[in-house]
Amino acid sequence: MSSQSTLAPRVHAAEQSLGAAGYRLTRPRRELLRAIAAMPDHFTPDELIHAVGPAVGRATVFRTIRMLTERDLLCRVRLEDGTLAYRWSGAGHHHHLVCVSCGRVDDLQGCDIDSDLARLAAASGFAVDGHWLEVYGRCADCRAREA
Amino acid sequence: MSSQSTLAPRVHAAEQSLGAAGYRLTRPRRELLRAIAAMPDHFTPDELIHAVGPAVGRATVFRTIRMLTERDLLCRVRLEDGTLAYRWSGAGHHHHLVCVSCGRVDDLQGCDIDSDLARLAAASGFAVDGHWLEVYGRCADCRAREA
DNA sequence: GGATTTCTTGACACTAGGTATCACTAAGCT
DNA sequence: AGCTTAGTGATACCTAGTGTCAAGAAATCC
Repeated sequence: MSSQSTLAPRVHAAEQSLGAAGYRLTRPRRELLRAIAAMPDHFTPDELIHAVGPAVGRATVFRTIRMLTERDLLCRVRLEDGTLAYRWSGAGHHHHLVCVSCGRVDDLQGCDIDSDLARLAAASGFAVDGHWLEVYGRCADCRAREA
Repeated sequence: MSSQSTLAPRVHAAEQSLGAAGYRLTRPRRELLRAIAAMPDHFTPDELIHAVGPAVGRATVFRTIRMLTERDLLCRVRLEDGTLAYRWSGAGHHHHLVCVSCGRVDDLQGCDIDSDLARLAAASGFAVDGHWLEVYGRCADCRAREA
């Protein structure tokens, strides 16, 4: 009777993925996946806690976020003020464009700075393992609105 | 009688800078600058609190770190585990190379990704304001030691 | 279908990192 | 030396997140 998979193909896919990996599909996990799917784009743990309400304990929300992040179903976004938010993760390594005006987040497509970084780091004798990059700016809508 | 400016030209410069900007040179601020200068390279607020001991209150340590960061005398380093550390800041915008093995931090010289970012972001309609980049890897010493 | 096993949960206490309040202190000016 | 105001420290508080553990519920086995 509920909205099944009408609004949430990602929820279904995530449940499949977790089930296949040996995780139990518990009521709190299902509710959290639904709540995440209903979030605007990215969310903080606190927002998710309020979204699911008292039906799911606080610790479980954090545990589930961590688990989903480790399984690459979610990715972290570091907002400009330093707080951590989460959003559905498409693929592997990628970066984010964060609009400082409306908060919207887009994936940054086509970034390939690894080779540049490796070259620059070599000047200091470093071998690069990884990097963390977030880009802040203003999205097309906000620029149009403010112009 | 104390070690005056023998070990700490940066301390002296920082005191000048603060004084010129209208900040009072209080005992806690002097002690904190000395303690920071005696830190290995980068430090967490907690390490600094312990370094100065009970002579300076916890709130004052955080306030002073924030003030020095706003004045660009310190810069933030986001370590791989997400914790924030601080170190003397040389110039304006720059990035860090963090050794994941020994924790050492170097400034990344010559990074100029702004134009690349601006071009990539434009594909999503974003105008880039700024970015945050930290690079993780292993320094020459650690690689030599582990080889 | 029912018992079993093991994963998961929720409540709670706790930690780390940082901020707000506010009476009191002391820097710097004159 | 006295005044004014910035700065301090104690304390309480806050956010974000983790560790513990008894109780509950998936999935499996029979």
